[in-house]
Amino acid sequence: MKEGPDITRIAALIGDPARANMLTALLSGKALTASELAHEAGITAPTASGHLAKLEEAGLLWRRKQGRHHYFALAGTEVASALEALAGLAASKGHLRTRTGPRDLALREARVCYDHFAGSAGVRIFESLATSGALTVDREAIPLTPAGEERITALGIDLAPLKAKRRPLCRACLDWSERRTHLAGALGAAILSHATASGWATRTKGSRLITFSKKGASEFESAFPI
Amino acid sequence: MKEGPDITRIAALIGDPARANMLTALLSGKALTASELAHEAGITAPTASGHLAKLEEAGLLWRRKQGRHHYFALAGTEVASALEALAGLAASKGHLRTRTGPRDLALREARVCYDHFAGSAGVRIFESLATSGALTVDREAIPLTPAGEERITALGIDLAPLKAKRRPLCRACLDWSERRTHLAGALGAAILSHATASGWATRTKGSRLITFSKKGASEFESAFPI
DNA sequence: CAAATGCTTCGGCCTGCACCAAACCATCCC
DNA sequence: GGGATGGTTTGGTGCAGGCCGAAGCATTTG
Repeated sequence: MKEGPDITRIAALIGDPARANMLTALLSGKALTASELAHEAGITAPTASGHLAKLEEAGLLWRRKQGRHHYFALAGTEVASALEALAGLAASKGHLRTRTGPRDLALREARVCYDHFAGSAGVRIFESLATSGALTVDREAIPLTPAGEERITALGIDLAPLKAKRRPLCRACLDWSERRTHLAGALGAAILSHATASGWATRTKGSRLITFSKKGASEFESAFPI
Repeated sequence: MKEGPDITRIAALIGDPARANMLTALLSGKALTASELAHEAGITAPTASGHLAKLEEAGLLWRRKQGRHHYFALAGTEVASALEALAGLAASKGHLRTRTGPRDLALREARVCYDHFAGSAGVRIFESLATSGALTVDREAIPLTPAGEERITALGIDLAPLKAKRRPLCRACLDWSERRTHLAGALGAAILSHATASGWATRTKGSRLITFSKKGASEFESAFPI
């Protein structure tokens, strides 16, 4: 009757509206405090506290006490990708009442999916690399070609430390607002940090939103032409 | 508050023990009848009927009426991989009381993960191909090398139609009983059907179990040496 | 020290939902 | 046709779990 891993436990945990809202908020990759999460989920602090304790105990969340604040974040990329998988499924089986993406138009354009670019900016990066032959697109398996390596290096991103990581260099991630593929994996994360480090764009504190500066936008566009 | 796809709905659906058991049973890829699923979940027929209706309405299940039987199957590979993602997460965050794999020893050895080999047989295939250089293992991205193509063709599997599919040829799938990688994707499925077609092994009706014949086992082992 | 802030624990209310038994359709077989 | 088998619908019961207010700790600030 109950063979295998306890998929029920985890799914039930995610299956509560309040908890799902918190987890979705944490998909931004930022660590949020308990009260921020309570506000995000539209519940009172005591209720939130209970939920967070359960999520932590199940190993989905990671908690750091700092002064009188408790910061929470997703426990790992594994958790994030399981959530994205569910979101993708929900979007594809999408019910009538399901909104197709973020209500905020700015969020549709450039935002963060865990730790890499999503939204139309994320899709643009992927398309640009794919059409120019920098990636061999084979659905899920998308190794970087030599030409691609050269191009990334030219942007000023050092590939060596990325390759050394256990994390896959390139991973395809399906976006639910655009319903198209964008670039995840170590390289996706590196491009995002490159964009913020070089002043192309800034991340809005406490949100998944990314805003491009005027100059940054044009540099971004020339770096990833379509 | 509720932006994005309705992840809650789907997760809550999976988060019920009875429904989770049914879905897990269907991960075998076989279509099962309503009463078989009721038995599998340990509930009465009326209760099962209600659950199945919900799952179908949410687009997770696919129903085919045939005579007086109603056959159910997972609605697509998307659903299957979301389930496997959850199972993987559950296994890694594995709780004390979670059994690490199927109670049935035979099931640990050779069984089906949606439509390809899993268990130790599945792991063996993957290891054999990987160590001989037939696959370039790069975590998730695992393209087949020319040497690998040759070797698969020698087994009597025609690669051309597989490459034509939209489905990725090779995909790495993490197994929860072995906690190791095995081969999914179109090639994984092709190897499984090759094994049954050539009489190496037979699938037990209504189960995820695969039994090798004596002769089949030795042929399998020589085809995939370690 | 007292006051304020952030979070957790406790106790009690209440809704939602899984569950079954009995009755009701549909299909096949004799 | 009647009887058997497989599924679904309906009605009613009961429990799990989400929710909040009030009270209790911990930490920082004045």
